[in-house]
Amino acid sequence: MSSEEAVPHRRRRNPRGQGQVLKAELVEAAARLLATLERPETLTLRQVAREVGVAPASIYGHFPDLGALVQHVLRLRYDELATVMRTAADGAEGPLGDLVARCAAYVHWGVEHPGQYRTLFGGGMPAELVPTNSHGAGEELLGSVVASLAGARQDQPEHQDRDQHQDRRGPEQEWQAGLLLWTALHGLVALYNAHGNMPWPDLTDLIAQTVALHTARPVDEIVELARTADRPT
Amino acid sequence: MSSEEAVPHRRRRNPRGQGQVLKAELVEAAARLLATLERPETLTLRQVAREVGVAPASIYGHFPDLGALVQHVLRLRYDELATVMRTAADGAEGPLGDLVARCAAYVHWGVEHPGQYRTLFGGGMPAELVPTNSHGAGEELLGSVVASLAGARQDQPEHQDRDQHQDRRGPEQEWQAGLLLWTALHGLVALYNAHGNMPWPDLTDLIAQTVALHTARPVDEIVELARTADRPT
DNA sequence: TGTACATCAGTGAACGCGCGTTCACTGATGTAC
DNA sequence: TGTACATCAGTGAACGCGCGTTCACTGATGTAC
Repeated sequence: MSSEEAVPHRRRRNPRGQGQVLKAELVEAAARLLATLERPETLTLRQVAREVGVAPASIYGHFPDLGALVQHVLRLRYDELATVMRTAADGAEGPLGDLVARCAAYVHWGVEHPGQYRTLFGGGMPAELVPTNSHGAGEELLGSVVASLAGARQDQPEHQDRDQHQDRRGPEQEWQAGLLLWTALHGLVALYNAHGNMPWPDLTDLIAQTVALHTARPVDEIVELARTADRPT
Repeated sequence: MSSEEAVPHRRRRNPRGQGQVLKAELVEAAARLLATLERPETLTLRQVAREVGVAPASIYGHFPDLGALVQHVLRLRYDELATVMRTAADGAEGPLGDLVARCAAYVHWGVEHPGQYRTLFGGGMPAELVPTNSHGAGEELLGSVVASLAGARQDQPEHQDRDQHQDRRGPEQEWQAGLLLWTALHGLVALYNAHGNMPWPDLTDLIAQTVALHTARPVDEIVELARTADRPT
């Protein structure tokens, strides 16, 4: 018990054709560490090696450097987030339900994975090596929010009235509206994660409020949609 | 020219009673570095010492560690932000003008001082030693936004209509509304700073849009207020 | 007026640490003949 | 069937670096007698 404490994992070398097994383990370990660490941007190549139970040099066989490994992990996490949002929207009713479900899924994922969220969208990773990826990622995601918001807006009852006003919406306005909604959601997640010690109102309420503001709908309607989105039956 | 390149600053020891001179220089240098560095959270004690042109050990005479120095700087920067917002509000007309001016000042300060903004509100500083400060700071600032938003809402023309609805606003609703506005502004600054390479719409428009959404006012009115707030005459 | 002493404001060298990266290597497993 | 060889999957030691922190020190300036 005293001499074995220094040997955390006791890994056994993989058999011949199984080189990619370690690669998978590295990705898994890096993901776990990014999720766990209080400050994920301080992740270290040697930390990953230790977590897997392997020599630091062994990583170079699979990734040119830590940045490449992190980039790989972030791509996976981003795809996961996109899938979560899509799945949530699939189970929703109507364009407004689609929007609420997407937004709720986004925020909940963000607060449940603070480390990964920060790494993806916090802009804090090594020397902006990563953001090339996460930026493209963000645009994809932004596109889905823009589309969903535009759909929900078009569907709203007072739409006929609006037509007579001057605010006919072109794609540029739609894009800007979606961008604004995304920034609001991002701010919510970021501050919630950064100041978790503060007393926070119910998160689902805040999401509903936000969507209500951005769709000019009554809050109550949205709250109801958000609650059903939270517990899908 | 060849031997002097290694000696950056050529500092001269302060005279007897002037010990606090170095302290001021340290604060100034740390502020400059936090503003300048691409990733301010990687600021180092030795970097500050180099910037001032002093031995690393000399810092310990004035601050117990880097955390204390950074905390000091952040307190100053936060006070600066609060002052900027207050001053902007002083020059504005009416409760709505007050709100627009505050929000615009907040966002503009944030995008003009990305490093310091991140350090203050990004939640990325050394081991959460700082946030005790920046959290209290955030609450103060939040309070001013809550108050200003509540004032602007009370002032709005349709207020009488609203009175008859169920959404009479208690202080808790006001606090939540202010919090939501703050998260929106924070998200705007954070994403703008993180993805400056993206094509962004005009920032003043975005601010105006945001305030318009949160006050249920027509955008045009707010845009006008925001433009006059931008160039105070 | 002279001198011993105290204090102030920092210095400079050293320490141990964790880091990224390199390099020659090892030892098991498959393949050719 | 036996054996030489190639390849695969990773090891282990070493490197130079920048870091935070410590410690005894230095040298100018003020103060007491």
